[in-house]
Amino acid sequence: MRRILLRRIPGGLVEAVERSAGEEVPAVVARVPLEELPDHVRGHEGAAVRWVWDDTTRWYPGLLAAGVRVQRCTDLRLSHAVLRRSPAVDQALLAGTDTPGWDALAPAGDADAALFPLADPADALDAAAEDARQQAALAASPQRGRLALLLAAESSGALTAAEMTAAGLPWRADVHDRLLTDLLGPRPAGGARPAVLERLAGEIRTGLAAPRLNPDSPVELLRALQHAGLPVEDTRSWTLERIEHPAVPAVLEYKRLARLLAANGWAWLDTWARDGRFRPTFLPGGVVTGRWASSGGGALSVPTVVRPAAVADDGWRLVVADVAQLEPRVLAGMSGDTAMAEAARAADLYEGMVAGGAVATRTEAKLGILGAMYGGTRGESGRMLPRLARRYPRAIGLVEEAARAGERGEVVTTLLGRGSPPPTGAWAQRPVDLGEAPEESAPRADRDRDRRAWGRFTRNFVVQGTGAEWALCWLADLRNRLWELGEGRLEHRPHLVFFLHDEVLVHTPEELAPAVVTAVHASAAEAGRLLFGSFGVDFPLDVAVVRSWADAG
DNA sequence: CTGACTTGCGCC
DNA sequence: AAAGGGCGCAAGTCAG
Repeated sequence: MRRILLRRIPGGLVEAVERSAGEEVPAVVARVPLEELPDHVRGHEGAAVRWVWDDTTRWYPGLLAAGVRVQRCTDLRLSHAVLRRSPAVDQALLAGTDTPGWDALAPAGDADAALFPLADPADALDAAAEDARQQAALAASPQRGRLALLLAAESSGALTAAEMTAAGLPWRADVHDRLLTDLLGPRPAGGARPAVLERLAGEIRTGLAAPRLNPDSPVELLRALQHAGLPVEDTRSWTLERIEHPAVPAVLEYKRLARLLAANGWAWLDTWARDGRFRPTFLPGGVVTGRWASSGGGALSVPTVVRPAAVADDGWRLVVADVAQLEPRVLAGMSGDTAMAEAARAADLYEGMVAGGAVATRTEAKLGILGAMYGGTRGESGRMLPRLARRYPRAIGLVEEAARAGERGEVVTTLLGRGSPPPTGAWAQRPVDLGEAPEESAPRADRDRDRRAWGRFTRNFVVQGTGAEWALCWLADLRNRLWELGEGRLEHRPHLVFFLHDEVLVHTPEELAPAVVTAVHASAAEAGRLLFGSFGVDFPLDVAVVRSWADAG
């Protein structure tokens, strides 16, 4: 496999650098003007090549806009972040004069590009030197196999993220508008309150005897509720749901619709649904656990009520696939818990736990497992824990040990070796005090609470992070398979358009939908093999071929 | 007035 | 005895 490193050099040029076998120093193999880069890259894509660059967000959108798709890359920014946090990496091998620059390097946003086109901090960094350090650090790591897989998956995710933004999720503004009008009334002029909200506001004012109440103000609303004699300390929906009062249903309905208007109303449509596509920015590695973050339009929390507006183009379909109970299955695999893996053979893991005799009901199974993964021990989920621990000792033991490690201030890692951030709280700054004067008991209680909170974070980190790794492998393999299903430009073939932690949306010509369904399943199986080898854990998918996202599931 | 913080809620 | 993970976003709130 050729590894060709691209770097920007003064004069609007791009230099391609490659190290031949047996040579220490890489040689410049090409020097082209930026505008000729797409043709240059396209010319090499027929053969096996991995492009190495500082940051996918700085290279790939331009290539995609020119109609060039690449098979593989190494994203030095993302790889750097992983290696810097890995306990299995000798940090001395990563140290260089511009290491702080790599630490601080942020993905390029549109705003940055527009405002400071000439002052990109990435241009002060030596990508070839960083690549050499990363390769050396990786080669010397006892975990190089797993880390190499993680870096490849992370880099592939960076490509996928850019491709999904370029393609966009098909979005029908007319469908969305009709949906808003049905729920809220016609779009009002200016920033006025839609008719349905205005009517509900009136009902609330009457019901609470507060004629000038603005229901959008939590402070005013809380005062009005308390003045009406209701025993509430906040205005959250789940608080109000438990209150018997004639005005409460109107308040809840108002909050539900006001939320829709504010988050995914007409303003959202104007801003985010341009040219029939929703194009958020996906940020691989944007969450400490390795999950993706996003920016723009609240992409990772598109409410189900507006999903009817995500509609495939004419003659096309959406293939919507999600994994049932990803994280418990990942936990079974990473802990090597054969009993839990047995339960995971059921399409519904929780039913599998019931069948295995661990618990009596599906509800108990779900509560217990979620509690074990999140650190919830209150009520039902806490009562389930001892039974789960007896039945699934390795799985429960793994998350318990992650929690204890976090409480000790230690770093924990995912299966592929992503390290948790070191704790920063005051409690972690010195060893646990063995004895303290009584007057210091309050700060000590604070420290213990913070310590437990960090334990819950590390407990969840190992599972959420490994789940993110499974999903990355799934996505990467699926991306490869989809490319093989069609011809021509990326957006003329079946292609990924959305990714939501454990769910993918593929936009595909109708006649290729069955092949996409096959590919989605095959990739899930491959992801399981990549992470867990011969230790069999099933990752069953719910897959739907639909016109609209809302028709899935 | 702006900017930082809080509240509340959508998703996994 | 108590102990619920990770995000993004908009509007309200409040200090400077």
